[in-house]
Amino acid sequence: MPELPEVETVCRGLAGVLEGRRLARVLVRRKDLRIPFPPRFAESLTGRKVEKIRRRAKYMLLDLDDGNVLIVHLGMSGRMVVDSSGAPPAAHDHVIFTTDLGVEIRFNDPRRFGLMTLAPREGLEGHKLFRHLGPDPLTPAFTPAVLSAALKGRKTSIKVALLDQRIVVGVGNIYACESLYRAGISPLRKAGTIAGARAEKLVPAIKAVLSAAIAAGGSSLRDHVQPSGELGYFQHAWKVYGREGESCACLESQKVAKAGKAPLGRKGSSPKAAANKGKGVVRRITQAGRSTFYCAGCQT
DNA sequence: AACAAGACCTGCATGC
DNA sequence: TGCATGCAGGTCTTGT
Repeated sequence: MPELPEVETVCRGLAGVLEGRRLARVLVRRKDLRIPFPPRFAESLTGRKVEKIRRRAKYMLLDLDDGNVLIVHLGMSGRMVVDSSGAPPAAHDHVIFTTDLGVEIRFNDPRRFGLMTLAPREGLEGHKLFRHLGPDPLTPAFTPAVLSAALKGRKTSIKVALLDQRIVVGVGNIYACESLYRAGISPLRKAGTIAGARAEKLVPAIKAVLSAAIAAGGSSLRDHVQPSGELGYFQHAWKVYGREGESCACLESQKVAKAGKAPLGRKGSSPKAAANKGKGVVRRITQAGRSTFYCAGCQT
């Protein structure tokens, strides 16, 4: 489920039920998530008050009243489900928190790529999970100059580079595709060529796509992303992701432009037209083992 | 150093 | 119906 907008949405949803609350009970039902739990994890958390919920990259950070931070990553399939009904645990409910008001927050993660651990708030930026991370795209620290400096000399594709959390955090497979589409940049382009005008387009495109997704409550695929159970609806705003074979908006505008000029009728298709065949249709390719969706007509 | 490929794990849709 | 295959929102490790 989670790229930056989904994690942000989950943080905001959980703030209402967790901030200022004490954890009355913590139950670990399955210990083998991506990394081992620290020793006495449940005991350390029990009785602690959650002061604040923050996000760093795709991690959720719960500041506790003992100076520690509960770090949560949702992996590919993780969810935080709020339940006040006392229903029995579902399959893949690996950790269940119960607040002092009796509300349950269940960490559910079928694939178990997620993780949960504890670390001191002091010096958190130097933690193994965080020290290599690049700038958060929604902060002023993420500028075209910063991005092009990070990409300088890199021969990998811009799509693959955007997924590299050392370059910029929070952008996953969906929003990398959507950002490149919005910026009119081909996912195949070498990362090192993103500078100047291209960086000036890409950085605002990333910020705009992520902000719009947050405003929509994230994208819901198979799961609902909000702890309230509400669905995010940004998936309806995707322009290329998951749209292989569909025509891009640029196709219509091309036709309109052509109709306006309408040169003397020329039969058959010119070599140029043949080369352009299918260019206004969304393609799917594989890069670094992941699907990339783009329009070869308007992304160069 | 930078990069590609493989690994981790489960569920679901598809096609035979 | 059953079975095999491929695919899915992310990172981490290994080997070149």
